[in-house]
Amino acid sequence: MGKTRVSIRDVARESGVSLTTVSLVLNKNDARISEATRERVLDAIQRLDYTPSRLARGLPNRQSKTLAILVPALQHAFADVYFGEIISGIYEAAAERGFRIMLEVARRDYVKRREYLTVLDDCSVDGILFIGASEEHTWLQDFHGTDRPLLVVNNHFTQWDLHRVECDYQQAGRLAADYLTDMGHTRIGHISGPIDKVLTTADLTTAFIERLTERGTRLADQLIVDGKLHVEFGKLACEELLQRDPAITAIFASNDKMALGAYQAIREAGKKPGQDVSVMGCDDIATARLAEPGLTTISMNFLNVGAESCRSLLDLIKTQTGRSKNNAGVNGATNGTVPAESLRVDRRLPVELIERASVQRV
Amino acid sequence: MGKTRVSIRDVARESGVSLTTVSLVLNKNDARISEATRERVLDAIQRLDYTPSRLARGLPNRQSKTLAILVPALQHAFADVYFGEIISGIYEAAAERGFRIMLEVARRDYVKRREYLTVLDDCSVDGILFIGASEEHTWLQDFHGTDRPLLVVNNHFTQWDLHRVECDYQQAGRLAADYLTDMGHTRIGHISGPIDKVLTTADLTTAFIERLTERGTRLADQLIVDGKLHVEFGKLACEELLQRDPAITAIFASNDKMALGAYQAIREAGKKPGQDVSVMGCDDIATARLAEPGLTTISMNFLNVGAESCRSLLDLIKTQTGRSKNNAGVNGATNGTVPAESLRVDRRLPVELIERASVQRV
DNA sequence: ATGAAAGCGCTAACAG
DNA sequence: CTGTTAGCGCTTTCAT
Repeated sequence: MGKTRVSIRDVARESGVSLTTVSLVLNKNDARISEATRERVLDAIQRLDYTPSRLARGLPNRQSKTLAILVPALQHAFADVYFGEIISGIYEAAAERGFRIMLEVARRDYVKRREYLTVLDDCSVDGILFIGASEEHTWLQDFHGTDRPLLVVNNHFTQWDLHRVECDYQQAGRLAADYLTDMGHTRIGHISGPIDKVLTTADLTTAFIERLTERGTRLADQLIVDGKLHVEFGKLACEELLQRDPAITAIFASNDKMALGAYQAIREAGKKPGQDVSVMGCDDIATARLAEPGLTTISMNFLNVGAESCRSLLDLIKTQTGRSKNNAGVNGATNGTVPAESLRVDRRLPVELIERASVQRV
Repeated sequence: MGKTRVSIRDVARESGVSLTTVSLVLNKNDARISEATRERVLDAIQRLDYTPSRLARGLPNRQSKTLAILVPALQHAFADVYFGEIISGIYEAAAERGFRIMLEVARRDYVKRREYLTVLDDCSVDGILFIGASEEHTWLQDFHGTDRPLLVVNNHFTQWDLHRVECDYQQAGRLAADYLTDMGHTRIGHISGPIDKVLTTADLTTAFIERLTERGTRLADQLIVDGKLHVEFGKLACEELLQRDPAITAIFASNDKMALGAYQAIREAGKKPGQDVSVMGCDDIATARLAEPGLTTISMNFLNVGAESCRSLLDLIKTQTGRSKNNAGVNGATNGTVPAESLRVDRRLPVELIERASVQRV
């Protein structure tokens, strides 16, 4: 038992150089290190099987090389395909840059204690990615106008502008309207999300209706029902729709889960989804392809959304730490506000129509 | 910009005591701190809005107060209900004890680089919880016989004995056999999991068959089909079963997903699940309750499995760090093996029959 | 009951 | 190109 773990000091001794040198090659700031020394150090590292401590490494510049993924305290949050896919994307992009991922759930007392600030302050993480945000999360105002590195993934707000990366839901709405119109549908029902709470969903619905109007189809208010983004409620919503207008030929659901719920409702009404009633979804989750008939939908590429969100946040963090370094000595006093150079991340990612078998030409 | 973040030093000054004292009250080692001082310190902390750095805190004793959840690189791993539920349970138990959770995916090169050791060595995490293990993960032998804190959640191995916590799959098998028998079924089909790869699933199947035999029902080999734990394959397996013996009155699937797949197959065969053919599942995932008819199943309480796994690992870590401290000065040389006191965690958690509407009395 | 001092393992000025 | 040195913020003996 050689106790005391091998440290940078041992490597220095083993390779006959100083701590600094080892540290330098470790950090790839090797602009100045001679190739020979570099190799010698690398060799020693190998021989000693040395692993630099993340803790010690982070301490001097106060960064943990870790990001937090924050999700609301929904039941089974982690069991959700949507979250799952985004998380996978985040994980990948983070790993690419040597960052680790930490999980945090915004439970009631997590929010009350403002733990989302603590994790930042205690150097547990260098930034936060918030998935599943909605208008209800008013505590997010703690990030409004600050330079705290939080980025909202696939959502945005009316009141505060926070860093964000999201799918282009407006384009998605247009794509759906165009496609349905092109396929000859004019009698259409729409299963929306909770448009007052989730703004992306509002974008989708609005754009869908507008484009439909432009193309000469008016969507009656009563033919828009909230399906709460869930299968079960999607089914309910579809039943409602079918009852209000038994003659609709197509239904556009704001996500695939609700579209699949619609399948069920249509079947139970004794009709065939994708034949008697066309169905179009949005998201392109894995089951959309496996469903019978294959669900025509709009791919949001959530994996990519996660990855791009992560990259943006990482960039943000990098520029911020860079900036604060320069400022440190410069500003003496009255600089309490956010620096002018602080830019907001605000990206919209392209979406894509995926044509399968659930929409018939009429 | 008050730059330099408030540190323990500031708190000490503000409250007129020494660093040591502040540290002591922080760590609740306050056996010796007078109530008066304690309050004064706590007050200062409040006033200064002080948050101790996790990095600095961990450095001296090399612990991060963080656990890793490791999952295999399945597609959509994080989008899986099973994982999701366990993760939620882990999160809760970890939070209870002030631990954070880190996510790690065992991709090909993660394994090749033995990153699972690195995260431990570089003090990123104090322990690892591995979910979704199977016999194929041969690299787990790196943990066999060591005192590295890794615990296998809801799985075990033939070759290595690692710390583990799992549901009592044998009891589950017996419960299912008893129930089906009690309901009068003797012509039974079984959709198993990949029994050669996932041992828990083997336990389940074996116990099911044995108990069935004890109760006088022999399950023909040809009436056992592997459904790979997936909906789609479960459906396929059920079709197979229905073809091999159209007269079976009940089917027991090793998980709910496959049971739900069986529902589909039964329907497509023009029969009614839960009526013409009884179906029983295992796991009690959320959709089991929502299905039509409600699926009779065995609750494994995965949330609890996650939580208990986490607690066991945490205990393990605690006793280990405690022990290593004592040993540090004691053993001089020849002690290369695991200390005799090192106990294996090996727990089996109870399961429960959930009776709903999918099994008819015959 | 409290304080002084010595690290933990690394980074980053600043020298040379 | 490389070494010296001074921390980063906290824990932990060992004194008092």
